Amino acid sequence: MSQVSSSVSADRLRETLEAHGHRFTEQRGAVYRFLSGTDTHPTAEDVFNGVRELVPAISLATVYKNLETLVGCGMALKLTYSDGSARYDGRTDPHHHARCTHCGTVRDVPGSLPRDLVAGPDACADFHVTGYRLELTGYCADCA
Amino acid sequence: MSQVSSSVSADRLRETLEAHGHRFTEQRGAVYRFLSGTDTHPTAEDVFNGVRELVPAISLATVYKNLETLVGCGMALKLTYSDGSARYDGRTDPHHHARCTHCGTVRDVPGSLPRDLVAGPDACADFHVTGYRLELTGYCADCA
DNA sequence: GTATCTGCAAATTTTTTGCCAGTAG
DNA sequence: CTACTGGCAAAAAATTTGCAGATAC
Repeated sequence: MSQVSSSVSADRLRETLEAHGHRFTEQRGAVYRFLSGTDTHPTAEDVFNGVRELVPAISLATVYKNLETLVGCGMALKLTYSDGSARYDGRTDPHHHARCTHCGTVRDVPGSLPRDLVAGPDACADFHVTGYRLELTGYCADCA
Repeated sequence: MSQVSSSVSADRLRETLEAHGHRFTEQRGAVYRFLSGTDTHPTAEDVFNGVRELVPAISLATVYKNLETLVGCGMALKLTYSDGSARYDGRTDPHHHARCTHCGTVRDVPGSLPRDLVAGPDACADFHVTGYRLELTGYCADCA
């Protein structure tokens, strides 16, 4: 079952890559697999360290290149937090992020905003909204 | 000088700085004045270039140090976008950001989310929400 | 066969730090 | 005075790039 679902993901990845003129490679598959298997919003370096367990010979530059490729295909999101380093998110279903201002952890929160609210006519007359990112700040259960 | 309105800000800045154990300096005042007088969400380098017109001898390192000081006092926000560089925002009233995925510019969008939506009971039972940040993505008028 | 990709190392970019002189309080 | 700051230059961290060989298709 984990093979079934991961081969499904791999197929979808391959299709999407090819639709964008890219090729499927072992390194790309591993980066994607690592990303979609975590909800910890890793930095590029985190991804590098995680993927090295799957593909020991991969290089950091390749990880950067592949993360950029995945983002370009819509298979991953690039987030950035105030600690100065970019973070990546392999989830593509609608969800928000809740960041604890005390301990700094970020967890996923399911849900999506009503469409009319995001694309509201009042504020954005000359801006064509295609997506959004909502980050809640506050205190997590441990720090409350 | 033209400081009736800006001296009000400067006084508030001084108070806040002192409440946090910092001192008021010409450079700090200039960084704050520049930040609160723009809505372009400048990078540290942008702030540096802008502030140099007020204080030609200021150094980039000082700008970085002072931006960090202001953020620590709650007088500015540090935002980060997908282009990899941190940006700063001197506005503290509720507003959202609309980022054009093509040209990268970020503009302010007035408005705030309904309270019950942000603090919605369904998703965040164990998370105490104190604030949020909403970033719309899409195409600006020029890039549509 | 050929265009794309990888890995390496070097280059860039962005941000931080150490140090000494200067200044606010 | 005394601690906090500013400016400089060097360091550290993060990310990108050039290139030659390897690989997908």
